[in-house]
Amino acid sequence: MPNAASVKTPFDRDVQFAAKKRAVILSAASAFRRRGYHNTSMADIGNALGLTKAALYYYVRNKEEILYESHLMAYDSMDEILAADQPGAHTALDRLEMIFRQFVTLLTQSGVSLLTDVDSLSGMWQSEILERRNKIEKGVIKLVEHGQEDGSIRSGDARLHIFFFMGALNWLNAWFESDGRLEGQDIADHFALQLRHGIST
Amino acid sequence: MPNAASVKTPFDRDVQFAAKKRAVILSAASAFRRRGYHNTSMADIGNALGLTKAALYYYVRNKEEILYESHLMAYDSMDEILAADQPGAHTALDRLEMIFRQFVTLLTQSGVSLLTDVDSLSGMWQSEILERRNKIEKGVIKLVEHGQEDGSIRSGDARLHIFFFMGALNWLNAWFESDGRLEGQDIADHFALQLRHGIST
DNA sequence: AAAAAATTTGAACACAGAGTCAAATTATAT
DNA sequence: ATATAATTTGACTCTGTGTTCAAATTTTTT
Repeated sequence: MPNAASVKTPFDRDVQFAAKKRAVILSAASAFRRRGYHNTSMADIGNALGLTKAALYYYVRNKEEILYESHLMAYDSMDEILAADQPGAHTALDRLEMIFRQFVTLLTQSGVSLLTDVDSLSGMWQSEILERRNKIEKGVIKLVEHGQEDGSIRSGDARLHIFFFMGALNWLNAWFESDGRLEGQDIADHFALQLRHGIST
Repeated sequence: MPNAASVKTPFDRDVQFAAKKRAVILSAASAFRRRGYHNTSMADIGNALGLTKAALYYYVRNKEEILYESHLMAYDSMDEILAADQPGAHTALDRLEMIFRQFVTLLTQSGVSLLTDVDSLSGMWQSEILERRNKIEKGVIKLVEHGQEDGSIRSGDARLHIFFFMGALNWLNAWFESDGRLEGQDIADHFALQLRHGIST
């Protein structure tokens, strides 16, 4: 049995550290989304949190790690959404709609950002991120193919079906919140409608 | 009447200069599209044309001007496409489909690239580019509204209708030509189908 | 062939911004 | 209170890359 003394504080510490690190990543990701990775300096990222750029290096190895973790955060969330999907009573189209609704909600309501600047990652990091993105695309494509089998989704190149909606998803970053008139929910609704009309039989 | 002597050579010169400058912009734009603005150095741009980075400054004031002109080139082409559209026998939906077909062709066949890195432009240049983009969006949105009046396009927020397809257009940059299996024409067809199904009545 | 104009270059400069680190500050434990 | 550990900082270095420019090279003109 673990003795209480060794658990109480050090564990707290780690949690606090992780929470602060997460705050750094999220704040930075938001700046990256708005201004771009290279137009955001470490000083900018620090200032947004009331810190010096030097302080950031207590939480993070380098700037690239921040970009890497930003990507990870988004793909982790998307993985969760995909993992929650179950082949139950619904058609594949219904499931797909639900998934994309959640994607839109994720990107408009939570602070999570879907970034495009993957070329600024080097070597192993870039390939890992590309793999993650690929994995998600593959999952969604598979669902489209199921839909074409169960008759809920019209035929056609499944990749093209999906790339189209992925585009819309990424494009969210460029204009959402620059147009205050629209709420995340409205966009999710529109997205769902477009999906249904666009690829249902 | 213009005397022949003052016209023959100097004019030729200007044309050649303009052609070379255009080649610089186009080549750079292609690199920007693939690797991103900040991941492309002046040396890269020069080398792609068999030049030194210093030589570029004979054609261009600075790197930012290249980005600026890259944007302009795309928006000029899109303006032309929009200007060629005439309210004739076709429904607004038909005309919209035609326009987006041409947009896709422009971005996949000609060397023209639609770039996203507008935050790297400063001051007047950035606002001019944003205006140009806005103007194009406005034109397309107007056409959507016509379509809603002539009954060819279903009701709903016209801006949302369009932003959706603009997203797909921009997303082309991210994956087209990384997937050699698809031709520009296939994509245009798919795009058109998606548009019809997505927003027609 | 010589002169003039156009084009390209190598070498240097300028500077923003990433990264480092010993020391200062703040929080926690004894 | 004191000691220890955690966090933050100021000041510094270092590197990549955009930019400049006088000189070299190439092209065009006479």
